[in-house]
Amino acid sequence: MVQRLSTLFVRTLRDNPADAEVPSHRLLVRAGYIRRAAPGGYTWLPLGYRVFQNVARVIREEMDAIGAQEVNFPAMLPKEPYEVTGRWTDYGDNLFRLQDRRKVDFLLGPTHEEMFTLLVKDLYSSYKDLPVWLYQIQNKFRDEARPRGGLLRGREFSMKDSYSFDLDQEGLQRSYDAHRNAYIRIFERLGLPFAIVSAMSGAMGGSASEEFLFPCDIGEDTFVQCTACNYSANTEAVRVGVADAIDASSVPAAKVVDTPDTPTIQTLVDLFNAREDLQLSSRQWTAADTLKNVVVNLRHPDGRLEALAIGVPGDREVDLKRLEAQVSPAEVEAFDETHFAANTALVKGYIGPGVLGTNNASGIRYMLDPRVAMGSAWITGADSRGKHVMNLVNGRDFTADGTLDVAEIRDDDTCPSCRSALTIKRGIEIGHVFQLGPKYAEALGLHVLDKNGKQQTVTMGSYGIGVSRAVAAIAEAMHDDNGLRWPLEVSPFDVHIVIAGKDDATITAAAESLVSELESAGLKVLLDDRQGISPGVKFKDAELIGVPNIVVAGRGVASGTLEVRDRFAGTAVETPISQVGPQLVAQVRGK
RNA sequence: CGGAGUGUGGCGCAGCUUGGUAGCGCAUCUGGUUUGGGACCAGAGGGUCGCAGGUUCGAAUCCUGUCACUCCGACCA
Repeated sequence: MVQRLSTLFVRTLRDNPADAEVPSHRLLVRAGYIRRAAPGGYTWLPLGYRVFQNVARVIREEMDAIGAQEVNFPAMLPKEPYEVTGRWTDYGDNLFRLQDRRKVDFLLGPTHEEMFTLLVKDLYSSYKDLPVWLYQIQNKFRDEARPRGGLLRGREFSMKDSYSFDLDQEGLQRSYDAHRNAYIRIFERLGLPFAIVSAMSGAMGGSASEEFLFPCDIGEDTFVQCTACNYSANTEAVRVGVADAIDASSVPAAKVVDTPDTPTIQTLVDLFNAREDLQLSSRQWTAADTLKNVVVNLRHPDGRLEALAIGVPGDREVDLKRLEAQVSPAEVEAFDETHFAANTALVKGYIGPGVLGTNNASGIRYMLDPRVAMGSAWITGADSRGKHVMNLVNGRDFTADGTLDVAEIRDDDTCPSCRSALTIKRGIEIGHVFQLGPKYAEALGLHVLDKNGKQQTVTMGSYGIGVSRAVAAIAEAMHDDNGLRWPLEVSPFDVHIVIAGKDDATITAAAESLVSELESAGLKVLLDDRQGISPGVKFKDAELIGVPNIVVAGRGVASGTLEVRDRFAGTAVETPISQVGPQLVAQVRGK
């Protein structure tokens, strides 16, 4: 097919829109792919919608290839199934809710586990029917506190969500692997670099879960990769190994030290380094020699409030995201002045293991960072104003209630798998695969009869790809200073032909002739046939729009050539007119 | 939800301090010249200045409230 730029519904912008910060957002608006229609909601213009459809097509082809079947649910859903699973309340403010004229509650689907579960329950009741894999490509609604980055985080966005239904864990593992492999093929075809990282299952419930992240500085997810082995995980999911026990037989007895005016770890360390009787002979004291005890409140789902103390090396902070992921479904709240006042064993600023622990004065559960080895000696609070204690040995002088791995992860931390160094990166989540297990099937009563005629609860997986987000991610990954650049697989057109130079019948004829040739070969062609537009404008627009193959029909026509440009390679080659068509057809078909 | 900033034709901005009825660039339309890297000349259309209230003879401008957007943080399969 051919689309003429003179009639294409588009207007490219010379200036960046003021409200767009990230490159993909700026370029998609400037090049006329999308327009903002509502906070967190975007309209697809013809160019953008073609890319969107191409991404969706790739996803469909790969989902169909593994035997998944496409269905489509309404976006407006009844409240009841979500009440049964608890997500009507668990989703909180992020759920768009509405009522009909009779004041009956509905919601706009944020994800469809409940509906798919009920659909399978509706139709199937035998183990012979399993496994079954269903998917849809549909708009999802989430009332995000802060939509951002255009298509990257919207409140209405397109997602491919699929769900697997199996009789047992082995089946679920096969379904999970099939989806995981399909996702690898999908992102490879889309040309998106990705990392597969271990993840927390979070509000979705279930056990195993991995995220597909497109590594990118503007990404909102932080993950670690091992520099040596293939370990890779979301920072929330990183598990540090418990440190090996240390021989503490040479550590002197614990000693309480007067440490006035040491409100911070740094001032405490400075004091130890300044006092001759406390100095170390071989090195300086550092924050890593101190044990910092952080107290927080946990709000349990039943409303109960529980104080929790966490001991971490003084050179590390407690990472709230990691903490919340570990204590979920409980939520973390501040332990403020009133709570300190209520527990007289706690001396703010000087809290130490002496009072922490369920069997000690404060009665507060005390968890240690796994880096705090058995037998290691620490400087820490002495539970008395202006006093710290040194040479306090874990296991000899104090005992914690257990370990809790919630300290911040840093560059060069040790890989839990091979003990090499980790690096920290940021990424955009473009896919997520979950083993949900029986959670939803149990809640909604999805059972099938097994070989023995006994009822079995079905076990489920759920698998998502953000379709609109993938469009933005590709733009983010591929663009250059001049504009967008689309891989052929998703490009709105295969070839962008520019008629340049003076209006000239032979130039126009050469361009039109190439259009016919490419069109009859089945290629999708964009022809810049606009009159009275200077060549510079057309070149800029072509680069902005980002079709990978650009052909310029201009001054070379007189000598029998067209200029063939490669948007990715940045090359421009004068090519004999008769060769241009066959060359492009071969290139596009060989994609 | 906390902090900061911004709302003026389709897009980017000026005007606001010191109140007098809206301007520039891009885009659009007409005519002409131009045509290989965001052309030029002449002319034209398009905005009751986010919204509501107030002060004033008079408000884009001052006051109050409110809404929206952007950024940072919190939150978020």
